[in-house]
This record gives sequence, C-alpha cells and structure tokens, in this order.
Amino acid sequence: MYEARGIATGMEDLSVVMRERIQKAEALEQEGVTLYPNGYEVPHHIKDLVEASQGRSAQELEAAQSVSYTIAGRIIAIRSFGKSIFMHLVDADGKLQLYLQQNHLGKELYALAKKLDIGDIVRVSGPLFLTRTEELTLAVKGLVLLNKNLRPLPEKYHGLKDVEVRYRQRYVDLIVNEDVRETFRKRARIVQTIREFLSVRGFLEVETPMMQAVPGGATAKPFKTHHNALDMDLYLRIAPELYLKRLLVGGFERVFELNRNFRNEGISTQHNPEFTMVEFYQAYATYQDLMTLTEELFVAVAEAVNGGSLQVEYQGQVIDLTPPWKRYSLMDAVVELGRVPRSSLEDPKEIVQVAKSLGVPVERFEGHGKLLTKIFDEVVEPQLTQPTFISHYPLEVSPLSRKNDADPTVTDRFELFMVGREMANAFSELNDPRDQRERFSAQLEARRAGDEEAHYMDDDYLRALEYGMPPAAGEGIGIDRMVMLFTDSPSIRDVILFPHLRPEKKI
RNA sequence: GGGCCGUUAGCUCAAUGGUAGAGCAGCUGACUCUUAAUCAGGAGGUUGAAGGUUCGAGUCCUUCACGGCCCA
Repeated sequence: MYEARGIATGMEDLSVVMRERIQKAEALEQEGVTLYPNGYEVPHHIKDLVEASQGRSAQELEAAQSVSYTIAGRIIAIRSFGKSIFMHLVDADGKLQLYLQQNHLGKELYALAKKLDIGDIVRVSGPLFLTRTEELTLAVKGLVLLNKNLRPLPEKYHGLKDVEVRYRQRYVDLIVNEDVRETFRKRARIVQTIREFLSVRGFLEVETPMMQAVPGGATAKPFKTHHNALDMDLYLRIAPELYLKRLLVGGFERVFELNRNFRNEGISTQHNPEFTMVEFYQAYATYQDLMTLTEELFVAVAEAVNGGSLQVEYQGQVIDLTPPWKRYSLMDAVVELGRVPRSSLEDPKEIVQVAKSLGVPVERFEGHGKLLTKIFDEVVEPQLTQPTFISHYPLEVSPLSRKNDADPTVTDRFELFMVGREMANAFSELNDPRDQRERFSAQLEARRAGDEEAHYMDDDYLRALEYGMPPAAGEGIGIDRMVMLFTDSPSIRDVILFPHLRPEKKI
C-alpha cells in the first residue's frame, strides 16, 4: 500500500490521521530512532507487578524506589501535560498507568515520549508508586519504542461496536475490548479442562482424518474438495465418529478427539460452517454411563471457569447444572412437555396431521421416527432451558446407535439440551455388523429418495466391525455452544475468533 | 433462500427533500498527580456502489454489495 520510506502510491487514499502517522514515523527514523527493533527482553508482566503491590502503602512503595521493573505493551491512552505525561499501558493480561516526567527521562527521551501515539508498543522501566488517587503507576526512567503504530485505534470511550469490523478485524476487537480477550481466555480454559477431565479418566487423545473419501458419522451435507496428485474428490469431515470407533476395534478402549468439523449448511447465531466438537468413546460403557459422565464434565468445567458455581447466567436466565439432570424419553417429552396426545403420535397417519398442523414440513422420504423427532424439535426443544437428557431416539434417525433391547424401534441414545439448544449427542454404539449393514442400506434408500443428509455406505467401517468392536458408548459435545453458555455469548460468532464472512470488496 | 433493519469523517453517532454536523482520536499552541484531563485554534467527507425521480437527494424509488436479527 505504501513504501516504508518515501511513501509511494496510495498515500492520497489514506485518512489524514494515517498520513500524519506515516510522516511522523519517517521523521523519527531520520532522527535515528529504530521503528521496529527486536531482541529487547521483557522480564516482567503487569499482572505480576499489580499482584505484588497489592495492599502496599504509598510509603512502602516510596521506600522501594531502587527496585526497577521492566514491562512492555501497547499504549492505549495518553494524557499529556507540558513537562509530564500519563499513559495507560496494556500487556497480555494487565493494564498499568505510566508516569513520564522530563526530569526523570532527560530531554532526549522525553522528546521521544512526546511523539508517542496511542497504539505504539513500548518497553518501559522504573519503580512503582501510588498517585494521589492511589492508582499504582510506573515512574518511567527507561523507554524504548518497540513498534510504531500507523493505523489509529477506535475511540477510547465508545470503543469498537461495528460487528462487521469486530469479526473481520478481530485483532482490533481484541486490542480494544478486554471482555473479548476474556471470552477467548475462558474458551482456552474450557478446552483445557475437558482435555484434562478425559485424560485423567484414561481417554487417549487421537487425531483422525479431516479429509475423508466417505464422509460419515453424522447427518449433514459435507464440503467437497479435490486432491490433485491423487486426482480424487475428498470431503471435509462432518464428524470423526467412524474413525474413532475403528480405534476401538483396534484395541484402544478409551479415545477422544477435540477438533474441527465442517458442515455445508446455513450460517446463524448457532451455526458456523466449521465448528469444534469433542467426541469420546468408551468401551464397556453404556449411554446411561455417559449421562453421568456428562454431568461430571459440565460440573468440572463450571468449577474451572465459573468460579466454582453450578449456577450459570445465560442471557438473563439462570441455568442450574447441579446433577442429576432431568431425563425423559423422546416420546414422553413430546407427550408431557409438548402436550401432544400419545395416541396421535403412535398412529402413522395421524402423526403426519400433527406435524402439518404444527407447520412442520413433511418430506416424502420421512418416516414415523423422523416426524416424531421433528415434532420434538418444534414443540419441546425450545422449552428445555434447564439441562435435560432426552433418550430413546427413533431407530430411523439413529443409524449408528444400538437398538434398545426392550423396544427395537428406538435406540440406546440420548441428546442433552439446555437453553433450548442441543449441547450433546451420545449413544451405545451399534457393533453388530449385520445390523449396521442394514442401517446403511436404509440410509442409501433415503438418499435415493431425496435425503441429501443421509449416510453413505462405508464398506471399510463394516469390515472393521466384522473384526469385532467391543460393546461401547460414545458422545459428541459441541464446544462452541458450551463456550457460549459459560461466556454468556448470544452468538456463536462471539466465541469463534475468526467467524466465516463473505470476502471484503477492497481493503 | 425469504422477511425486516442497517451502511454518513479513523471511531461513536446527528442531520422535515433545501449550504453534510458533533464528541472522541489526530494536528498546532498552553499546561509537572492526570485518568472520558482541561483551555484555545485549525484540519478532516466519492454519505457502501450504480442508476432513476426532482429545480434540488444523505433523505424518495430500483438494482447490487456487505453486515445484523428473525424465519426456512
């Protein structure tokens, strides 16, 4: 856009502020100031200084004037006087006031200090003191410019609000909005907590293919890509499920993967085309065992990021994570919570009328189980504010789940809901290769009838099952939605650093 | 994909169809405990893009782009 010196093309397109910044930077360089130096060590962090000074009186700090600290960060506010300047400096996780006096710095360094802009990155050193208003402040004796800012930051008081700019230029959002930084720190702690929770219980973290020749493990439309050297189409995975279960066949008894999935669907406040899930599989466990494990997992996360409280406030409502959580079968939930008569749900003709009367679109290829699930989504899901397990999903919508022993029309499966959203999906795994082959065939049938989300046949997976997979249960939990819950974020875009947007026309 | 809303200075926002403004940031000057510092002065615009209606369009109409919310 412009040359480092001698500003070339495009300068006339820049704002007045940027033109002035660039000219100022060049003037500094002419005076011998290095604008982008490297190799300066930064031994201290603001957070540590603040903690160490907690509760110390002005006199105590005064007595320790020989102790010098060296910190670095970005200048975010400047209040300049004739022969002294106050600034606020921000580093990775702290904010501190700086006091720069001509007497302390000497004429030369003070002249440099006068030319500093909001947005510059500097290293400063000196002792700490308390101002009249008792604000901890660093009396700057040493000053090095580490990075010259050329592009002005948003306004200090109202900050950056334009959501489009916040998502596109997340770096600016992060500089200006501390709560956004905190959201992503929390996200990291949640992910770390889940990893530890599973590792401690003997789960092995693994990585399975993101690019798959046959996409499977969920009902969703995949993204297609192409491998040039092999000249073959590949799909970005919609779930790691079938690969993780191959590992159970291989002899690992507990495995998990925490990583990205891709689904070629619409974008909304709850859907991003790429999103993060943790999936884990445990041999010799049942879906019932996983309900308990799920409760424990959410409790562990709440303890790690919610100050130990099991009451989480989300968008004005309080979610109580105290176990045990409510449990319903899908049918019971529709009858009791959805207030739909059981008889009309059981009758294959009446249920179509029920669906239509609720405004639920009915496709030709959809059977009784699919309709029941859609009716559930319509009349029950939105009211499941408090954590609730819904079990006994119809066979038709559960092609990878084990049949229930008592009622073979449903499966040993549950989904977890809270704040009216699906948070997790789990089931006892289908490990009878004969049954699995039939289910895949039924899915192929559905695909031929027009269901674009139906499963493909996966012959290698069937071959693996024929070697024998131990009885097991597996679960997937949406990390983004979980982070939304614990950070009180209304949109999934608030918990994804770089959410998907259409490209900008021109920068 | 559909409906509604939005896009004006670097940022946050004003402006009955009648000369595009303010605050902050930035610039010049004053000022050694300020903190949304203060005071004085000056500078900054393809009103998202294109077309149309009109004597006259930021404002009304059409199309498009991007974004948000709701629905599918």
